[in-house]
Amino acid sequence: MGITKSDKFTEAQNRLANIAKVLGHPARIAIIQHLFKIDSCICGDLVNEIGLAQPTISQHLKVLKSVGIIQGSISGTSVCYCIDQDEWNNLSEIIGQFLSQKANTVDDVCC
Amino acid sequence: MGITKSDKFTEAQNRLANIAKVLGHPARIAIIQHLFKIDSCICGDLVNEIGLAQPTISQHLKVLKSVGIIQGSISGTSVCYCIDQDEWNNLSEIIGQFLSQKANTVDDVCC
DNA sequence: AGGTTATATTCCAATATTACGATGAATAGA
DNA sequence: TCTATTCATCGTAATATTGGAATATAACCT
Repeated sequence: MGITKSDKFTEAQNRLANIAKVLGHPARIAIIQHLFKIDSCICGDLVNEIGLAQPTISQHLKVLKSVGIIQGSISGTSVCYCIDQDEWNNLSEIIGQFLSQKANTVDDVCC
Repeated sequence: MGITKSDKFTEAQNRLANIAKVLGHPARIAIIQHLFKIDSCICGDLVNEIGLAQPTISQHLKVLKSVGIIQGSISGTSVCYCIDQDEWNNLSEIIGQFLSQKANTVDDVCC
């Protein structure tokens, strides 16, 4: 595996795929849901909440940060994570537009 | 890597992540977009349309079929693929609901 | 400074994914 | 039947992802 031939696709296609890829892990879904649930931001409670080791959570947080979904702010020894609502709306728009596609099927030709 | 600890997450979380994962490759995004664009179904024109080898496309189609996004029907020596609009609406609903989450932030506590 | 706590990084094993050549199965047409 | 066409599957190389142990880093407190 491995090499995705990104150069064969458009910027938009790569971007969309990348966002989807980041969402493509249950731990990251769980982290996002938890951050939404707790209005206050969270730190390493996530490690307790989700049943994975601290380095693993840290890595998932990094991935989420890489597409801008979450933000972290340091407060003392702990880091407070939360959803970046603006960025979330942004991504939501991109994905939503993709999802709202409809077949302009006059008649189904075969399926 | 490798083992995703699916048992640590809910059914819904795993399902959502799985859908996202399937969408997490530009080739599959491109395939979906092309199938939407051409109202009539498509066969191995996809191989020409997208610049990847036939086995590779075939593999991506299989992944897309695995979550029910597309259907294929045989006509002669060629196979006709198209979006399963019902299933698409279904997935769209699931993802859309996830995306529409809002922070119930009264005040931002830290970020 | 020394100790504690919280988080990030590094490293590695296990596994998954991507891409494609080679091969196989099915069908249409000569 | 023979051949060409179309697609799926197998096998394999290259690469990516996950998970966690070990370790580093940073901030706080005494």
